[in-house]
Parts: sequence; structure tokens; C-alpha cells
Amino acid sequence: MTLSDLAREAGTSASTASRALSGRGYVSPPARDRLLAAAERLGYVPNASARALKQRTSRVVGVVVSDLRNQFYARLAAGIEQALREADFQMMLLGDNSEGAEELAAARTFLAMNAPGVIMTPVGAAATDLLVRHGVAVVEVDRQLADVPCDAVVIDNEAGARAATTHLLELGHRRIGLLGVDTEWTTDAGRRRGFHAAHDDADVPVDERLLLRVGVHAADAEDQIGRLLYDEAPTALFAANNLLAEQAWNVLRRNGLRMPAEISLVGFDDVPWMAMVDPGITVVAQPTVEMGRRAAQLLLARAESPERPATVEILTPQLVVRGSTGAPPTA
Amino acid sequence: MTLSDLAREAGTSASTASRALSGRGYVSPPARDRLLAAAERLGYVPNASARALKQRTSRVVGVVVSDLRNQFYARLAAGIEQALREADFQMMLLGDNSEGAEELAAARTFLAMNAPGVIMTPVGAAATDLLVRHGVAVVEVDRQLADVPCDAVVIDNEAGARAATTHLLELGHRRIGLLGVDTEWTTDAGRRRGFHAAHDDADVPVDERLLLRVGVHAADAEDQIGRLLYDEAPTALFAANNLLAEQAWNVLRRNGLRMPAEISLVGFDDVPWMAMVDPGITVVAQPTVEMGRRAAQLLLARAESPERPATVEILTPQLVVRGSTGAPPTA
DNA sequence: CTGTTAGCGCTTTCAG
DNA sequence: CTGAAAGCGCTAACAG
Repeated sequence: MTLSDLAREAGTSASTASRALSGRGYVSPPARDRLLAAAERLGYVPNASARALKQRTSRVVGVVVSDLRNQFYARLAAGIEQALREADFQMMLLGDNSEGAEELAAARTFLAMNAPGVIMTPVGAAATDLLVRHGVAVVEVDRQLADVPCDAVVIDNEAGARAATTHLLELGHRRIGLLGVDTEWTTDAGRRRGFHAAHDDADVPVDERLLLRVGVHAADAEDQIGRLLYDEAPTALFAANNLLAEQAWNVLRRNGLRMPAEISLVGFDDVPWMAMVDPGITVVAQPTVEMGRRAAQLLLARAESPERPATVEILTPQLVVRGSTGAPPTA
Repeated sequence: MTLSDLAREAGTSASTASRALSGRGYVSPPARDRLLAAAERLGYVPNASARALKQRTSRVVGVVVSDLRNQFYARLAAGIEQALREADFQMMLLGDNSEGAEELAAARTFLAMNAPGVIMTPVGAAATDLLVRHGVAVVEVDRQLADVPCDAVVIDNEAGARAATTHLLELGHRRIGLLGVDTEWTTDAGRRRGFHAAHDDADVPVDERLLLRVGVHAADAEDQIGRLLYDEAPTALFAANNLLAEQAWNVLRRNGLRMPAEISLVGFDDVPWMAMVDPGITVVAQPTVEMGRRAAQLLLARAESPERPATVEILTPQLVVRGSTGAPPTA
């Protein structure tokens, strides 16, 4: 069932059939009707590979996220997929386990498929480089790591972290543990900056020993958090992402530490469990699904006009105060 | 940068280059080395569309799930993606919002791309029909709705529901509310069957008024659950999926009902929050990521040998008893 | 308005 | 072991 089959069936040539189905170019109404009817009747499905080969571009947008099991990435992907589908584009989703090598492999795959663009939560600059060099539009979401100018959708990490930290400082905390990721990602850097800025604002010195940087794949993250608790006796913890918040929460529970009486906890990136546990977790919330949607829109806009200047959308996160934060003990 | 460019660079013809890169057919070692080196040096990326067009099949497996925001589907997708990537296949992920029409559109898209196979959590039989009719292998995960024989990975819903219900019955509950989905899906049907079977085993009659079937997109699910609580005064609730469990939990909390003293709750499909809330939610756990992985493996196996008979893998779920279940009040 | 023609980049006989 | 040739299904000039 190819275009020529269809054309023969309707008594036209393949070119006319092509025009009728794509809506580009002139086709007489009767011919067009016969073609459309035949396509319907025969269940004609155009061959996407042939079309992509000819047009040198497909409608498949590449998406790379670290790990779908993390709700943050899953929601991002959900937003992207939704916006893409509305515009009749498809999402090819690849995971990268936060590994530069896998990200690069994904980029190569997208190049091979003539993807018109790629959306990713980058773990390195190499993949973006490769794609942009080959003329593929890239949108970075959540983090910005590219060496070259490119569209991005991020949130104001510094402002979010500053709000969270200020909240703790105002409650009277003076020893706040910062649980971060051991990377050079802009997310983490921004959150660290906000943490320090809030301390500066309040004229409270930061004890460097309270800064913990956990490896992305660290199997002993909870042990590390436990040691921080034991060694440095922070009265509050600021976990810079939802996974670290979950791990911190586990450690606190295991050690029987009551929140907020004995210790306070603030997270970054609101996920459902944080509102369900008792006490609820105070958190810097970000519009994750919306970020995905916007990234897709940015990409589509660029597909329309490739020469538009790179735009970086910076969304504002929101501090949601719940029961996990309160005054430090004996304060 | 096409194959011919590469061939010219290495002083061979395109055919030889093709053989060298694909590993099929004879190529003299020196020629092969020159070709491989040139490919490396020039960063040659083969054009997937051209290859798919020629071979009439691609390495892109279609995956359709209802909604990535639900952790169940996200984890399924994570398992599928992982297994696929290990075998050097890619995942094209489309959502369908549990709508037959969108599922069908997704199927057409996969047809257009020459997908070697499709994995889905089906919402109807039409999409599978279409695909199978066109010779595309289909694996159903979680639910079985196809009219035609096809591979599937499911869990033993009846056994799981029976275990959960028996657990409640043994605790002394006699009025158990069943929160199900208003569909003809095998998941729900199996869970209902298990619910009834457990009652039969225990010789306890089922009061039909305790059976609530909520529409998949119902905006007022929580109201409906609230009414069931008020009208029928069940002493326990069995929520047939993670979303219903979450909604039931919200209603119980909002109404200030303590678990398990005033009411017991059992869920189906373990998700992280269930172990984090207090009391933890007793639940029938299923190996979600593993189900995804197996579905992918089944698909790959069929790609190898298209004539193998359809196999249905039935995994066993596991009842995880936590604090949300106990004896009924005044019992 | 329509058909002819010429490829898009790759793989695969088939001769050599 | 290698190259020439044909063609996968579609689209885009271009000439009618």
C-alpha cells in the first residue's frame, strides 16, 4: 500500500496523490476527493521513513532524561510529550542514567533519525555540541550545560534556595546542612549559591562542614547523610532535590528524629509524598510538567524560525511551607 | 556526510562501505580498517530513515502508556526503555490518556515508522488489531484486550485481589468497599473476581452496594468515595489501583478517619508514598519495572522468531502488610 | 491543475 | 572480495 497504489486506485499520478494528502500544491476538488476517499477506504498509511529521507527531516523530537523512575523526569517527559503530540510531533525518549557517554549515544541516534530537535536534561556539553554542530536544535531543560548558545527552560534555582534557606534562618536555625549533588550542574550550583546568599543576607556564617555533596549514583547516600547528622549536628537540612529529600527523610525516620521538634527538613522539587507524610515536607516547588511543555514549545518555535535568538525561560519556583520546618530545638 | 562520501574517502565503493559498517558480507581487512577509521574520523552517522526505507523495518519500538505522571506507567516505561536500549533498539513513547482514539492514532504513527513492534497498556482492541493485521508484533502489558492472540505480560490480578481481600476478611471485616475502575479491562475484572472469590472462600456475602466503579477520568472520584463511606459505612476499603488508593487515602484523611482503628485500607500496586505515610498502606505489590523489561524481551524474542507461539507471562504479585489494615472497629 | 523525472541514502543482488 | 545497478516510498521542480 504505497502512494502509487493509492494513485492508481484513484486514477491519478503519485505526485497528485502526494499533493492531495499533504495539502501542498494544487489539486482539483474531484481528484482530491477521490484520493482522500481511497486513502480512507484502503487504510493508507504514509511511510514516514521515505518522507523523512526525502525531506531530510522527520517529525520525531528526541528527548533525553536521566531516569523515568524519578517523578521529576517522568513529569517533565509527560509535559513534553503532551505539547509535542498536540503539534503532531512524536517523542523519542531515551534514558541516559546521568552518564555523558549514554547521552552522547542518544544524540547520535537522534542525528541518525533526522530529528528536527532534541530536548534534554543535559549531563554534559558534548551531546549538545554534536547536535548543534549538525544543525539540530537543542533545548536544555532544568540544567544548562551547553558551550554554545541554545534555548533553555530552567527555574530560578538561586531564588528558590534562598527562599528556603531564609525560611530556616528566620526560624532561628544557625547550623543548616546542605545536601547537594556532586556535579557541576547549574541546578546544584544555583541552589548552593542561594544557600550562601541567604546566609550572607542574614549575616550568618556558613560552616563548610555542613555542606555535603553526594555522588549522583552513590549507593551510600543515606550513610553519608547519617554521618553528617552525627558529626555536625545540624538543626535543619536543606535537600537540593527530591531524591535527596527522600533519602534524608528515611534517615531521619530511621533515627527516630522528630520533625520539626528535633530537626527541620526542606526539600527542592515538590513530589506527592511530601504532602502526604506527617508532618508534610516544606519544599521549593517547581512547575515540572509546565517546564516540559514550554521546552517543547520553544523547540517548535525554533523549528518554525531557525534564526530566532536563543531564549532562556526562567520560571519562578515557590516555597511551600508545611510542617517539617519549625524553630530549632531549645531555641 | 553520506556513505558514498565515506567510501570515496576510503577509496572504495558505497557497497563495500555498507558491508564494512554493517558487518554483513565479505570485506578485506585493509579496506575494512580504512573504512572504520574514516567513519570515526569524519564522525559518520548512518541515516536511519534511508536504512529503514530500504530494509522495510526500523529499530524503533513503539510504546503506548496512558499517562507518564502515574508512577505505574512511568516505571513500566523505564523498564521497557532499559531493556530496549541494551539490545540497541529505541523507544518511541506516546501517551493515550486512556482514550481509544489516541491509542489508534499512536498505532498508525508506529505503522508509518515501520516499527518492528509495539508494546502497550491497551485501552481497546482496535489498535492491536490494526497493528497485527499489518504484521507488526504487539505485546500487551498489564492488561489484555486484544481479539487476536498476542504476547502479553500481566500479573495474576485475581490472586492478588484474593490475597488482599482474604487478609481483610481474616481480620474480621465483613463490609469491604471495592474501589474499581469503570472499564472492561482485565486488570479490573480480575481484581473484582479475586474480591468475590475471597468472599466466597470465607462464605461472606458481598453487598453489591459496596462496589464502586469510578470512571477513568472522573473528576469527582473523591466525592464518590466519600459518598460510599457515608452511605454504606464499610469498615475497610480495597482500592484496585494506586490512583484510587491515593484518592481514598485523601478522603480518609480529610474526614479524619484513623487507620486502622476506624477503617482499613488496602491498595493494589505499591508506590513509594505507601511506605512513607503513617500508617503505611498495606498493598498488593507488583514488579512494575520488571514487567516492562519482560515485555521488551518478549518483543525482541518475537523479532528474532516471528513464528513463535504467543506467550503470556503471568507474574505473581505479593501482599505487603503494613499498618493501614487491622481489625474492624468494635470487633 | 497534472504527470514526468529525478533523486533522498542506504542495502542487496549479481556480475566480475 | 568488490563495484555497478536497481530500488525502497516519497516529494519537489518543472514542463506541460
